Amino acid sequence: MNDVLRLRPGYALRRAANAMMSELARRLGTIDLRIAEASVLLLIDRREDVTASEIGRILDIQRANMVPLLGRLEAAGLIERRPIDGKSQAVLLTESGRRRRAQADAITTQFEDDLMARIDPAHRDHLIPALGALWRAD
Amino acid sequence: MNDVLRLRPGYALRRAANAMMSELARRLGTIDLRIAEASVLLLIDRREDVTASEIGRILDIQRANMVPLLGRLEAAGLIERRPIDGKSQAVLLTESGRRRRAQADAITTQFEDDLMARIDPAHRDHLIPALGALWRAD
DNA sequence: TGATAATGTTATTGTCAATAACTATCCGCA
DNA sequence: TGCGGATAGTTATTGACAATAACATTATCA
Repeated sequence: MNDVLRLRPGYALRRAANAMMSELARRLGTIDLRIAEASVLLLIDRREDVTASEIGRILDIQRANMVPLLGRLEAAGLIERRPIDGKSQAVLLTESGRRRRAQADAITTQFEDDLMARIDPAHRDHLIPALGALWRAD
Repeated sequence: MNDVLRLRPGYALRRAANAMMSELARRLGTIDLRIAEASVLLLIDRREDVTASEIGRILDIQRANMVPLLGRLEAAGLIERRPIDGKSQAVLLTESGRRRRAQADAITTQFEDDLMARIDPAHRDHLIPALGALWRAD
């Protein structure tokens, strides 16, 4: 590979994220979940009365993009919506959603163990702090 | 932010890459380049007779997706194509392409300096090796 | 020479993300 | 209490990057 790009942190970050996403998408595909869907399921476990907007704020997903996402989860019978007031609605897991969430949890946990195992122990513990600084700095 | 996701390396990687890409896209937008376009320009500098397929292999861009990408660069007058034989074509920078490449180089270099500056020095030097292990392990 | 591989292309699809515009509802405060 | 501004949910559209399948043409090499 060309040195012009190999050593650039931005490029390395992009490539690593792409490789990670495509492998994670493959694994989550076995339980019929997209990555964004799985992150919603993982988030709303044991939280009662989380609204769609709130999920979006936490995961940085635009309100507008939550609509089809939650629509798919609801169509798959994984979540239910219950009106809180005239304006907001709670999103909660169905029984089937809880089972699926457990599967997604197992898959992602295993996946991330596999990820970390590929990194030299000398570098391993620095990854999350370094990424955190990039992510939360704006 | 919720601990369920904050500490997951896959999620942190995805979020960091998203934040990075959106800021980089903004900066490259000032010289009318997309990220993928800039990486092509950065790659083909001073390489004569690189074919489209070869660029795609190095950058992991499908042959099919190189077509519109190079088409845009050519329409913008940044590259030229010259037939090597009946089947392959060399991609080379025009004079205007060389100037644009220099701008892109300056922007990305500055950008990545800014990125690295945000990371605690204790973690900084571990980022590229760690990302490299994730990217090149498949 | 003749099968096989490689190149460039068209067309289509998928995933995630961003923006604008709209309706309806809630909430704080004068 | 009523009003204005903020908030929730929605529709529709767009953009960037990536993946797949199919095809015609040309090169390669056994």
